[in-house]
Amino acid sequence: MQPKITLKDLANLAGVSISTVSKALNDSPEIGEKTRVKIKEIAESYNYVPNNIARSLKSKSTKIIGVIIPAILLEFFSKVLYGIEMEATRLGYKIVICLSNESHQKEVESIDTFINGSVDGIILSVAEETQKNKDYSHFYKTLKYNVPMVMFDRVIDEITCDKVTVDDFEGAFKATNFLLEIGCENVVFLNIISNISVGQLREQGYVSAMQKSDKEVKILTPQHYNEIEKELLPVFKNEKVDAILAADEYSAVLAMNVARMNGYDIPKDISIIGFTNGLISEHAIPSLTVVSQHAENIGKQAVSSLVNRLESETSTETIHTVVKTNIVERNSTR
Amino acid sequence: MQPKITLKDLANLAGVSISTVSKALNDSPEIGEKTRVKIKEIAESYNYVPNNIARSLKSKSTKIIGVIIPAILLEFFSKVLYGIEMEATRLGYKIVICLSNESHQKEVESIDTFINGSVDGIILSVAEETQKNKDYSHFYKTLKYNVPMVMFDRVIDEITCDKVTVDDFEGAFKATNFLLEIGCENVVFLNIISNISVGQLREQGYVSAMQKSDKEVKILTPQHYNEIEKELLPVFKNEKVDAILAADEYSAVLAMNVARMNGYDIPKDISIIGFTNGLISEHAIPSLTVVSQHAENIGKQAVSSLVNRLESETSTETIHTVVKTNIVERNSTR
DNA sequence: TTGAAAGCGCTAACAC
DNA sequence: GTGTTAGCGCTTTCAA
Repeated sequence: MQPKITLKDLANLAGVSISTVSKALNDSPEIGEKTRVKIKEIAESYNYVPNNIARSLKSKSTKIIGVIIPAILLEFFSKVLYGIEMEATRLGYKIVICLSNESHQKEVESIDTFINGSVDGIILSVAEETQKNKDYSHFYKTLKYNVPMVMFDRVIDEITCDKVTVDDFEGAFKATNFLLEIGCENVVFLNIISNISVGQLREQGYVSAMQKSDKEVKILTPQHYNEIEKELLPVFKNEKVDAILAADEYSAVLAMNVARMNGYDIPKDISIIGFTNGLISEHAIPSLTVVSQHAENIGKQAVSSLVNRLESETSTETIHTVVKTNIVERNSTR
Repeated sequence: MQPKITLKDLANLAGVSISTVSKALNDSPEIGEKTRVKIKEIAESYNYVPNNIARSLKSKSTKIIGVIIPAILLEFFSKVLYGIEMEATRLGYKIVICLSNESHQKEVESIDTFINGSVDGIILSVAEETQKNKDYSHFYKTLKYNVPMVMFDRVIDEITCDKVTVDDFEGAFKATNFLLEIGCENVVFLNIISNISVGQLREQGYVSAMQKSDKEVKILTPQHYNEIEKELLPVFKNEKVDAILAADEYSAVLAMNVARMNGYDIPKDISIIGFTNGLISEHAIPSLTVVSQHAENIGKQAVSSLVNRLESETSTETIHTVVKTNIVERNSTR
């Protein structure tokens, strides 16, 4: 692999000094018209490209944002990523992505590879394992190193940094009210993600709405998708239930299936709402009414918070941006 | 943002020279036991992290792979990305991602930001617009700059670089044969992606299988999803058709809907196969039989080809890896 | 065993 | 208008 051409090479070729070349290429007014043109021609003909690494070393800024997401196969995260990439590009930044795959260890390693100068700042959503074991030392390290960090969706209260979340509490609250208002009496909350912050907030929103209307709370917390049927069966058999609010979209679709297999007609006998407005919801039959979190917006907000901090001189208070949800009404609710 | 601690700072603190610190931290045998321990302690207590940019400048290698994908919201690409990230991590590389969003311009810009030393090599799938306008100058530039590049899925024959593709021809050939073998007589090929290489290869595979069995070829090439119904209607009304092979999964699901609305029972009256084994296929009703491309494998292969080239001294012939497809049988075929 | 010095490619203050 | 020089943080050869 032949070495790339450098400023020095160009200087030799043009018979001038390195700094003259540098200035000429950067359109410095110090340099004379003909010299500049000549140098630019030479650079062009030799396919000169400035070395970005050297520039970063000099400028102490990389114009790169490090992103750590727990799982790219979850559509929600790829949508957020889309928003992040769009906004980063708009603001002149590139993104580097690491996947934690919900593992604490991988999250720690990703942080380590980011805080050595390779990125100007970090955007991340906390891995499930980290939310369970509550070992936040890598985040404290990031703060200590003064690397700006923005957490989105799955955030940690005790870490002081900018945050972008969905109003999960309010989303669940609104969805529960929606169900009550269309006449449902017995709303069950199916929480497949009771382990993570997001799931807990949704649960609280549900509980709050139910209690406000003096309804009885009924929560199921299966630990895995394959436990959903087992948990739901006794409810369908022995209790009256006319609505299910599920903490994600996939469990909502599974709940629809179980309901149907037990003779329920959707939405006549039972109404179902899920969280996350993804492909599955759209293409399920019947199509699923969901609480949309506006994943792209979350990504954009996160970038915008981070870049704000990067480019403002003074270090201001941390900001917690809350993105509002809304209900996308489809055919799984009356 | 307080400046990070450097080797120089540590040298001052320890009262030794910079190079001693460097060697001590890198466990050089040149350095004495006690000095090394002392220096490491100081480094530890001051939270020293070596600056990766400076290292890259010195070593001329970043251990970063640049990835350009046309669209992250297409599940296929996020699966490939998953494979890329896994394999890259395993081999000690990070990935930087740019999205071309199918735009030629953005693809060119992404290439530009990569070939300035920020990455060791590039993995990409060509944007639709580039495949249409056939302007490949940015790829030639990459070759000229000796930046190793691997193209996957959507590749360009005339560019000499490593490639990883799915055997699209064979996939369509096998799927068509599958339909013929279960007794279908009139198989229609619905090609929503006739603009891109992948779509053309699938079409050829279909044609080849049909001709081999002396069946009449019937191809539809809608330019957008919203034209599918219009294109299919006359076929359903006026011709006999008992099978549809669609070039992606979404058009297959739409075709199922149109078929059903026209009184066809699936799979009794008509069998349908799509390409891409994604969420939609799995959750469609009936679930969709598909040709799976093993997206993750494609990603892994691409990384492995690239790293091979990066780490081997000699520059060998370019390699075109072909990942085999297989048919995932579900309920949309008899 | 430790240190001095050069250099990776670039920028910019300062001199000429 | 052009060149000299120092320096970003690190590694590494060579000298002490």
